[in-house]
Amino acid sequence: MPDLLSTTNSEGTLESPTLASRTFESIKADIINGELRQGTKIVESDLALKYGISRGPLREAIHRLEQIKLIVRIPHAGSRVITLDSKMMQDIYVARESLEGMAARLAARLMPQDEIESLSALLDQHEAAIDQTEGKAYFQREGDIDFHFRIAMASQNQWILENLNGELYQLIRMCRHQSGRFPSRARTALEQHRQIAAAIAQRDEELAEILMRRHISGAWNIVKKILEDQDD
Amino acid sequence: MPDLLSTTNSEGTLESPTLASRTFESIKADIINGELRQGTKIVESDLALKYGISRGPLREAIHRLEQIKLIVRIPHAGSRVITLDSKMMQDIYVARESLEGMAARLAARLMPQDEIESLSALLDQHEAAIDQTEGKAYFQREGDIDFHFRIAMASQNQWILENLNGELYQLIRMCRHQSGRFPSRARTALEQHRQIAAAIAQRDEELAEILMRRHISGAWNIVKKILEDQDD
DNA sequence: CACGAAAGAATTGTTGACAATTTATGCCTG
DNA sequence: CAGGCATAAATTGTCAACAATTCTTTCGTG
Repeated sequence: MPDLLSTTNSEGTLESPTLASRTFESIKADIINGELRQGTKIVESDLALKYGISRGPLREAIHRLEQIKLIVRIPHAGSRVITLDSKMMQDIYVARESLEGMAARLAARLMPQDEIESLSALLDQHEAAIDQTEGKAYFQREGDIDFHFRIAMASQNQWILENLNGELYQLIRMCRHQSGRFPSRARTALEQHRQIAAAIAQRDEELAEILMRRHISGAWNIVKKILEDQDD
Repeated sequence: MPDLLSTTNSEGTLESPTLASRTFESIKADIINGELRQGTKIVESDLALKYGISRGPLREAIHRLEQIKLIVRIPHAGSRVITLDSKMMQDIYVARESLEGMAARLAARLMPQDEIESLSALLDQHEAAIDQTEGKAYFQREGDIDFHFRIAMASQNQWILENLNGELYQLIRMCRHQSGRFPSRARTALEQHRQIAAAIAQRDEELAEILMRRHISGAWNIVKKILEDQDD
């Protein structure tokens, strides 16, 4: 999953051109992988010290994190790491269902032939990976995101692409990462991915959208159950 | 169209609690109504002087404007007011079609009975307003947004609501405001609004979504034609 | 005359200090 | 002893100066 705004310095390491954006990435990672736990109070001076920078760029990073909804901020009162609840995740999955459904429709209309073939090849890779790692959930997840990212790209709709990548996928990653183990849905997911890819290859916009929506709606039903079980 | 984040001071005037957010609102308005024209270079020190504040809060305002895509910023190089082109507007209308279609579906499922009646009353008002003002486009537009806002509210989906209000509607407002006169589509729009409201009242999710998508897709076709004519 | 390099100007990024606001503490009063 | 008010501490918001980067202009050279 290529990052859309980043530069590469001479050593080949990824590096943003500004302190604020580097810090933004750091904190984002810390939140998603749970190092900064949900509901944690964000104290600017503390974090500035921790990351070894001044409060100025840190504030910018916080504002950007607020925009992608990883942080909630109340004027004069401070900010906290978001706490994911079932309602919020539902809202996110529903929005994603809508946008990715449209993305699949557009992909069926616009995706170049060679990219369609490349997409099919990607799914072959995934199948091989599933056979080998059998249960190693991490790669499955990244593979899943990879597939959805390609569809979003193929839609050629900048707004949809940015919102899926910038906001929705991040929150879903965070939810997955912090909700313990998921049942291995890899095989059924792969099957559905294949059907979607087939619909795109046949330029069947209607079917591509319907299948994508079902796929995501199905994923939500699984996640929902897990979240409900957790509350007990 | 109630503003979602604002406080009211003792004099009853609307006022944000922080300099940055007030400035954000000011600049946003200036961009949308064209006082700050498309492509204008934003120079922080100049604007800070103009608004009588320091560069700190101004920078925060700029960052927020960048997030809602009213400003484009390049690190170390500066920022400009966005320039709307046909492709971008298409992306926005397509995204809106997707999200508002879903919102209409959810509204058909979730909207309380009394709000449905209130929605119908709103449309009566609009009809009366159209008869009276006959061509005064401004009120039609605000009425239009009013209707769509209520649907978005009724969806009870926070993510969809925030993105429609915070970003998409703003850009559409800006496009409308700066693309000269539009042909009066008020009557056909009202008719379509009525059909959507009826579908919601009958709890027909499928129909509500389809009608909303057609409605927005139709609006885009009009706007598209106008934008194309402008380029000549 | 065109092209490129180097110095200067303009602009953004960053810092630390100060002001305003909120939250916490403790005292007083009923 | 409970509740509320005043004071103190902590935290966020704002400011102005400094550093780093980019854009512009000018000069030299082919």
